[in-house]
Amino acid sequence: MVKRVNLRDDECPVARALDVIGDWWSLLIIRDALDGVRRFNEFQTGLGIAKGMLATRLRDLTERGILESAPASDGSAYREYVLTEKGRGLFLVIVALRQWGEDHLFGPNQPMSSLVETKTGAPVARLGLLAQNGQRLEWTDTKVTKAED
Amino acid sequence: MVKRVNLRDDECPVARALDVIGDWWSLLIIRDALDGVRRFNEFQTGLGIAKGMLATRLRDLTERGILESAPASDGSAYREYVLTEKGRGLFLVIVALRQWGEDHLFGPNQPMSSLVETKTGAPVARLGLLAQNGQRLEWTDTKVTKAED
DNA sequence: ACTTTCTAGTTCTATTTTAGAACCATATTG
DNA sequence: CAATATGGTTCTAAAATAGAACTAGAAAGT
Repeated sequence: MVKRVNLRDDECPVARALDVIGDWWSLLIIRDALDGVRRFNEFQTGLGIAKGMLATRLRDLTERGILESAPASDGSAYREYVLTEKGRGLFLVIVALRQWGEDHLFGPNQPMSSLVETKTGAPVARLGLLAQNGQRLEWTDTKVTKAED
Repeated sequence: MVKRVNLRDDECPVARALDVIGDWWSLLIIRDALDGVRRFNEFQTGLGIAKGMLATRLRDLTERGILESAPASDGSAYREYVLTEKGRGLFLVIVALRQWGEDHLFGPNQPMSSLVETKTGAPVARLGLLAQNGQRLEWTDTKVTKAED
């Protein structure tokens, strides 16, 4: 007993998602991977994470199909960690976290990094939830329905 | 030392966000709060979380301005936990996690709960990132720029 | 060729967090 | 006013985390 709780078989997709990437470091690793980080050392020094932690995180994320190991792009004998399609799918999760952080976690004169369109350098638009007909939805306009398979 | 790493002053909004809600339970509590859960017991039995964990999580989330304590809506002497504006701002983070989970974490015949428009019962649209001009952006079209104060 | 340094880890220990059970005070119900 | 529900706190064992020390193979310098 006292095993860490397991949400892998929960019927809620949010719970399953958190089971996979719901810890301190995983999303930061994925954030950096989306920014082009690929090598062990690059992750380690960039994040300031302990090497042991990083090693187990990279292994777990690889096992879960978020990252995959590839030969180094510079021709050396080392390997690299690159996002899979599944891993790249987390882009919008990172963007949502980023926009929330920008809105609520910075003081007036605190510098923050920001997400821009590569081509123009212009900041991206805010995320918004739409109905199928294109109308904007607030959280009060939605509800979760139980599975009824 | 060996204190849990602190990202509160990182210049990246993603890091700061994870500092606040980047653990197993917080986002699940917020998910349930968005679904209308308000009482200690309701959270506890719904999540299957240990009472001690829940108590510290509710306290931390309250201290960080995500939840606030309010008199019970049924007139009893108990208190309730309700989301603040800041807490409700996490709605899109939950939606992004949900859509990713739906896409990548379910087998063909596994039932899942889903997010629908309350009025019509129709499923919501997929989130997408847009440029200021309304054009759709993929992750390859964006980059993060360092703060330059 | 051989020594040095870099890379990518593994192992070890101390501290912290988590899970769960047991306990407890106050509020509500019968 | 006794029983039960609510909302916790406290305790212990197990697991996760942080950081330092160590290691093996690759690359670079001389």
